[in-house]
Amino acid sequence: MHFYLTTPIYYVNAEPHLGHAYTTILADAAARAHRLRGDDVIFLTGTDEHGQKIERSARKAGVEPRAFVDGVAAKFQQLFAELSISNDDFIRTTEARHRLAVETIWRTVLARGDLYKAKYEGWYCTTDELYVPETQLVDGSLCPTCGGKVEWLEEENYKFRLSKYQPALLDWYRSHPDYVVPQARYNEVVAFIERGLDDLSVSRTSFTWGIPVPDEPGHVVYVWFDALTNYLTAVGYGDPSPAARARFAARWPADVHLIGKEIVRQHAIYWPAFLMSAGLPLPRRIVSHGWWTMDGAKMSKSLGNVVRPRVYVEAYGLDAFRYYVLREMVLGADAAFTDDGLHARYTADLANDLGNLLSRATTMIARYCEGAVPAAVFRDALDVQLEEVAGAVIAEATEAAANFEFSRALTAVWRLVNETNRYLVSREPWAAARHPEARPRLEATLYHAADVLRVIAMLVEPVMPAAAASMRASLGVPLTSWIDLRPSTLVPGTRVTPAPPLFPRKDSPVSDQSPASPVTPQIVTDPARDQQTVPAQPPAAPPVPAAPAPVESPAQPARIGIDQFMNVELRVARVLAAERVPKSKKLIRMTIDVGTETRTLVAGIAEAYAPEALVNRHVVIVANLQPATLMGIESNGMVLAASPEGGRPQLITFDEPAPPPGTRVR
RNA sequence: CGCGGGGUGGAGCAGUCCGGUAGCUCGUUGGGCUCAUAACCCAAAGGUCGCGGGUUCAAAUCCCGCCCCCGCAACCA
Repeated sequence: MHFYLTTPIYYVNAEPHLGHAYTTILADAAARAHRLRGDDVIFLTGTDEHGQKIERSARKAGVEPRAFVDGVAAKFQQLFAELSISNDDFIRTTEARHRLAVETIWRTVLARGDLYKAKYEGWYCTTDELYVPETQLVDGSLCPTCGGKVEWLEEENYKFRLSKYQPALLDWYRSHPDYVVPQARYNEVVAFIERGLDDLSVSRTSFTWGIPVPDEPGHVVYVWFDALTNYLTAVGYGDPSPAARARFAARWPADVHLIGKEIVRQHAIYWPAFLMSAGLPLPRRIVSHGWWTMDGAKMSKSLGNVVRPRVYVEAYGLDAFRYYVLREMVLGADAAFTDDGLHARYTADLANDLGNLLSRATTMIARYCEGAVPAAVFRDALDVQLEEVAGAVIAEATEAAANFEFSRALTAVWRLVNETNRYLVSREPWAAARHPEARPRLEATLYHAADVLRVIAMLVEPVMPAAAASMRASLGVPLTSWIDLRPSTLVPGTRVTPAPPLFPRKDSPVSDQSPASPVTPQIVTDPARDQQTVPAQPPAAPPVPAAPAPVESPAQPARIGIDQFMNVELRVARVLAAERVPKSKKLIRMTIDVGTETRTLVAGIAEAYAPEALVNRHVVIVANLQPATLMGIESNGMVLAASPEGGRPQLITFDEPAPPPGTRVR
């Protein structure tokens, strides 16, 4: 069976982090599982490289967009190599083959009458590359999604008749209740369609870093229309050669688009509509996973809590990292990534349960059976039970793995690990070894222990390929398919070698924030650094050793002249009234007396001061600051406070009696 | 009424769609074993499944209402 699986293509404006790593590892494990089931798998991942944001980042970094995206794409490829990702193709939207595909689908959709030109004006968020309806603006000028400033843009672009496909999409969803998993996401999609769909703007004239609209100078294809098409490109769409046409016919539609829950709408609504318009079959299923949280916060680079996979891979090994993320996150739900959690899973599941089981079993076979798997002649209820558990676990784990439910799959496998440890204790082969008459029992016990370990090695193969290989090496068995994976098929006489600890115990948890791995967030998020990286590698490149992040010395702070300082007008002010700004976490609105006048000002000190405690206090303010609007309130000035990193601000205070309001501070 | 997630033994979670003896991991206590990475195995203690109402023979699960926590968003001028 064909199985065509995709990850999202990753936007190259950011350093790859845990989120990218997770999605790709999940897809990789599923791809490996399907290969073991005998499927003919195409596993696609890649990078999304167009758009105004990238154009701007490149400019900011002082390089051409092309060089910029080459650098970041290479980082993704390097990370995936380090994570043993077995993708069959790595697509970049800046490749010629993709341009061809986008042009082809564009022309097809145009011929279908689903594209029309319209003058468009409105507030545009360059961060999200979206027009924001006026009603959704925050404070009149900020994007509700990212908080960035929006700009007023007028342009004539092409729009796609998304509204036309509303009925067809609804029909599709009603007849495909399992189309989007988990269910909650499916419900969201249907609700969104029912609310009504607006036509979608699909070209831009405000920038040039994109695929040109065919026969329409000045227009480039809008980022989602461009990006989503990658799933077609990779299987030959747009390539007129007979071979490519045949390939496309055989490979499309995709079996699964694996995505994160933040891009469900694009994949579950826009994309099917584009495909319907182009007369192409829809992908078979959309699987959406949840988010990793760190201390309860969604991981994001702006919060500085991005987990760098590399730190953990180096500390625990790649297999343990893959095991942890796949075991910990229930498909579709959010999960917390914690140092303690990873360490606990490593110690309990990998070192104690599995690794130790392999050690004890192989050691006994070496010691009591001269390193050859004995035959199982003796047989009682315990053997039957172990076989039954093994059979049930094989069924559940292989099915769950094929459905991306690795948490469930691994839970099942560990049922078998635990069952085997129990089996050994019940059978006490070490005691049997002291009694020649118990020999048949001992042999049967060690046979089954080795046999079940073989099964376990096969079942963890998609998740932990290296550990599985090392288990097989120790047990002397080859890699086989899942199709005929059955208990008690190990051949007696197979040579077994005592295994060194598969997962050596570690003393204490490793942290991404630990001193051993200095973190300089500015550097990580600085796009300028992204272009000074290794050249792009071909997709199938062998793993590259991790390169330590270069550490830049902090720039010497420039000194300023006294004149410059005097430009800042610091004055004493007395607080007349203070109150919390409703719905805000940090803001206090206060009325202050600055000597010559009273004014309103907003200060971000609510976490440290109660409004009542501020009244009549004397504070230092910057008096000549431009007004700013915060949560809809105009603030005239800024209260000075010491602001420790991560701590609570502390106001500057005066000796009693405090100087009168209006006094200049310098 | 901004959007979203959640409240299940000490901790972290599954189970909730498709009602039917409340489960897993870790931790705690006691015991067993000595093959094994001081690992493994057994047993015990520990839960009003956030609260209130409703439906039902039966509710963690379905319906209604409420409370609380967290994230996103807004914010440190």
